[in-house]
Amino acid sequence: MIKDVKNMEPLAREATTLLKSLSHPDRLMVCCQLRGGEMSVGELEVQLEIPQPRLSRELAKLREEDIISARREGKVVHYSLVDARVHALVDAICTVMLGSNADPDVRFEPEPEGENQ
Amino acid sequence: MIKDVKNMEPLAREATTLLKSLSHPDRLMVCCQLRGGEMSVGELEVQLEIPQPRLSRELAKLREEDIISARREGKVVHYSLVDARVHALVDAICTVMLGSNADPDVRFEPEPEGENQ
DNA sequence: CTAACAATTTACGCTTATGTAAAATGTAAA
DNA sequence: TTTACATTTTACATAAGCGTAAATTGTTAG
Repeated sequence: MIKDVKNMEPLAREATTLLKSLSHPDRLMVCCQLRGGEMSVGELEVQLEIPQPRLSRELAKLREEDIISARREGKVVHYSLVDARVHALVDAICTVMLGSNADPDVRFEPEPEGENQ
Repeated sequence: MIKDVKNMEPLAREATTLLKSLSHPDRLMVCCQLRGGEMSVGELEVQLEIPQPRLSRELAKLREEDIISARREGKVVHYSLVDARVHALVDAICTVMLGSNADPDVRFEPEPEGENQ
């Protein structure tokens, strides 16, 4: 336990580094989706309607900050949240900010192509 | 409840606007402190060791985003968190990111000058 | 190898964020 | 009014973030 606030600064610095990574609509929505489990870039692209190059760049940022991790399977790359701490933070943000709108259990209207789950 | 993720975007945009405001060590620490109740600029300056002009500018940003509100009393300006939603979000962030280090009940070592509470 | 698809990277321009330092404003007391 | 104190604003330079579009890499199938 820190009694002296001065020691909070490095923690705050670390915390805000992570927060910044989540402070972009694309990135927040991606993380929000990934709470429900692994998803491919293509799935994210379709569901979130984010142009692929932009999505890919945001995914790269999330990767660099160790928020998500990638798993390649053939041509498809699957992403998932990296750890419980990130999961908890994203959960908290989604709960407070998006309400039940962003429930991780909600599986969205399957596209006719059927690349869901 | 939103079934279609597309409708999540405006909410995410709103959420990340707020998140961005908290994504700075100075600002996060300020909000963290304010969970315990109103504080003056001077108190924040002493406890957080942030140079006053910078602190004041960050306070201004938090004000503009309606995260904190100011109350003037003589020469002193007191700040406090604006609403429950913000309080909940800051709480969540502090809990997940800073652990019990940032407990709002922790009152810090009083300075000899005694400007505490 | 070539074609097609999935995903990433680069490049450009523009806007915003941030640290530092100096100047200005508001308030109270002498 | 003058002085002192609390706080805010301005100015400047540098760095980072972001949208867009084009080019590139990696993978599988023919």
